[in-house]
Amino acid sequence: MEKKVRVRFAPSPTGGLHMGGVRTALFNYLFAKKHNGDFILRIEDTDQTRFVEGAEDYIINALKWCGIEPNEGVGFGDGPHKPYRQSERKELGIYKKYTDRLIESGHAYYAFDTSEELDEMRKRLEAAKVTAPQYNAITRQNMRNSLTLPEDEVKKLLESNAPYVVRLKVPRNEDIRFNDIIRGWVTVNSSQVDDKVLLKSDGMPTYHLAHIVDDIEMQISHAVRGEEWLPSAPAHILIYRYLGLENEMPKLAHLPLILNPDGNGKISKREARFPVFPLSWKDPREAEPFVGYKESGYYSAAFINILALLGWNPGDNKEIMSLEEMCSLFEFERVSKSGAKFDPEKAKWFNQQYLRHKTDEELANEFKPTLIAKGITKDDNFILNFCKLVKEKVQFTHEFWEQGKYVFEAPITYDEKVIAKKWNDSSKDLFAKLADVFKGINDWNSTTLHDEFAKAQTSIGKLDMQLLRVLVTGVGGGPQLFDMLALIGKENTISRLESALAKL
RNA sequence: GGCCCGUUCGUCUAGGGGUUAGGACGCGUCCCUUUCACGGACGAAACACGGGUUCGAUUCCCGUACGGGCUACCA
Repeated sequence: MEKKVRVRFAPSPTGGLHMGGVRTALFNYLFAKKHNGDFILRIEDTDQTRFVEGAEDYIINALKWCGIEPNEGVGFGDGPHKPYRQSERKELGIYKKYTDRLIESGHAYYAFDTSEELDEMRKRLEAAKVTAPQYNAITRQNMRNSLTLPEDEVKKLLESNAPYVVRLKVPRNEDIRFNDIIRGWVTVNSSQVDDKVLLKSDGMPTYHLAHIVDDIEMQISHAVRGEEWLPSAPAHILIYRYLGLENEMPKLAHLPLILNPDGNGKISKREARFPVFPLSWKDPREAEPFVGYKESGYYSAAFINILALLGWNPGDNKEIMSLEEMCSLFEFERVSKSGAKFDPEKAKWFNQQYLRHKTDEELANEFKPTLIAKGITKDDNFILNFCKLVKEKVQFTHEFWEQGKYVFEAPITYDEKVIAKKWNDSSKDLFAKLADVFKGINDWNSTTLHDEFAKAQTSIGKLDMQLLRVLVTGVGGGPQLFDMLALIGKENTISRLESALAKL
């Protein structure tokens, strides 16, 4: 019988969770939901030197905003495998137990080398033109460890509390094969794997050991993580094997990376000209915060949708999908192997799609706070009509203002290009006459305006519509003109027209 | 440098031994429109290269090139 699907997202609290991390969490979530499994949040805080205040809360809040909430783990309620913070698990002696097992079976050993000694070794190897300097089956013979030191000296060192690490004893030359769900069979020779540190001198486990112990104890069925972990996977296989747990180890799935749009490499928060964090992130060590997707006006559903299609697709041409749809459609077989360059333009388009699916009421409610903040009071119906008119021009709610502020405020400047092109000697006279026509309109609505304008064309002469638009709104583009004028109102329209004519 | 992974329009991707190589973003043209959009139609645009295997390869295999990842007592 197949194991129950249990997956985990296991970030380290070393900073804000960026979009690559969110996507990893998302794929875990989708896979879990697809198979009625569990999705767990585990905090991998084994590096005390890199701990960043606020990072853990950020991770939790980001997952909440995205709507991909773990059903077990830090910030989401304890489950049967608590605690879910590795620093706390360490206090319970969980990891020590496993390293002891490894040492007893001869698959791990104590190493007493100082960082200076390690540096020296690397320099020595580099000088000798060794292509990959590493602590391994060969070099360990010249280092200070329980394999080279006499037994009683090791004992003495241990008893005297001399600092030590525990390293994995990786065989010199042995092919390690594993089947990745996304990539298929991968083979690496153990000569390429170094004797990984399992237990650090501060007593903390490294990622390599800790995630294995926890995945086993938490009964994780699939380890889904970024491609950057692929090179260390062979070492992980070895650890499972030496623990006698190879048959119980989770299946591995290494996700392709999200790459920079231009240039190359992983997305870097500093160089990106688009948001890289779901929520704004203020690193306590830095002066400036990074603006998030949320604060940039993205809907979380759109954000998640964008991320899902970076490296995965449902196989038909469907692009706009709810989280629920994605859950039912998701499978690793349809995850691509190659990295995906992020396209900020398409991301905006996604948000626009979601915006268009909103009702006018919803949009009006989203836009209202902007008006309130500007001290503008308009009744709900007016705002609703405004949104109805302007929505086809915007990709984000905050663009309503930029795109349509002239509905609320009279223009100060007039589009110079349009004026230069279309304003001529007779314009002033023509539009003054049009203003008179407008004054005579009692039923001020779009249809009437359209009809009266058409009539005016024959009685007054050729009137340029775009010019009229510029005179009233200041800009050359915008929603349907007569709808706009109807919204702006008779008095405002006429007074704006007249003040424009006075200025030009 | 070494090791690992990858490579279909500019980008995200579908496809897969015989296809006019499909869709989406972006771009362009046209239609609608007395303005501006939306919308619609159309268009330009890709199988990295070289060898095999095969009747036939973009698809399978091998090289090369290119890209990415890793190369810590970081995850």
